[in-house]
Amino acid sequence: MSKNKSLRPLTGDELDHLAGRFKLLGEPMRLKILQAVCHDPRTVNDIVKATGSTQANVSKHLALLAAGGILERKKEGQCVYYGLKDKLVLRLCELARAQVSG
Amino acid sequence: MSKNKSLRPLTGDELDHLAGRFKLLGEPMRLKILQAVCHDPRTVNDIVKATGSTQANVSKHLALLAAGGILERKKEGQCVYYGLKDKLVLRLCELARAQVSG
DNA sequence: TCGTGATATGACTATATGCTCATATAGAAG
DNA sequence: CTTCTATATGAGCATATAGTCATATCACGA
Repeated sequence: MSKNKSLRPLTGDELDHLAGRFKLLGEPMRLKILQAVCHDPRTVNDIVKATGSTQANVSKHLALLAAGGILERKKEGQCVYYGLKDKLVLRLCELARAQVSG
Repeated sequence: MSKNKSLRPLTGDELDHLAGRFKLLGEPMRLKILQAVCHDPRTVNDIVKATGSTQANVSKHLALLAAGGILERKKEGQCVYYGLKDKLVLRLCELARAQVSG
């Protein structure tokens, strides 16, 4: 069934949902964040350092990624760990990189 | 190698490029267009009818998708056919739909 | 309780972009 | 040449959103 190389008709809602998922991955800073957490969950501060962005900005992107079901939020003491919720995202990135552009 | 479930460090340019690719797919109207052309190449007018959008709007989205290497432009007489350049896009959509949200 | 470190959030700005309307270009038919 | 069809494109508007700055919240330790 996943052999069927065509987009079966999707409802408007399904299109919105799918587009929303892609839109989440359509920002370099968010991909950078995914890179930072792809091995193990990291604290916000770690991610801030890894990305070189500001705490506020990272926090907002993390909230979006978590709301979109891509990251998982786990509070531990006064730290918050964000980790990949669904490793399939990494497959998506690999696939997207494999396209055309080389 | 594609078993390696991690994002190997990507340069800023690579991140931009990858994000750009996802951003192209992050619009419902563009996904709708991909649906319209996923079997065979279609003329702009066909796509306009299939999507229910305006000719100008569709034409611009088509230009973006073609510039991004997702669609292929082929002029034939006074008609222009747009078709999938890389069927992997469909795999991407399948994968993205398979995630979390079910 | 007070202070400190970690995270989240609201206000704001700047920019990007989806959409529309009008118009331009191109080719075919008369 | 004129007209009609097909496609592309520029101007302008409206909205979304990434980023910053300041501040709020929350957990912990002294």
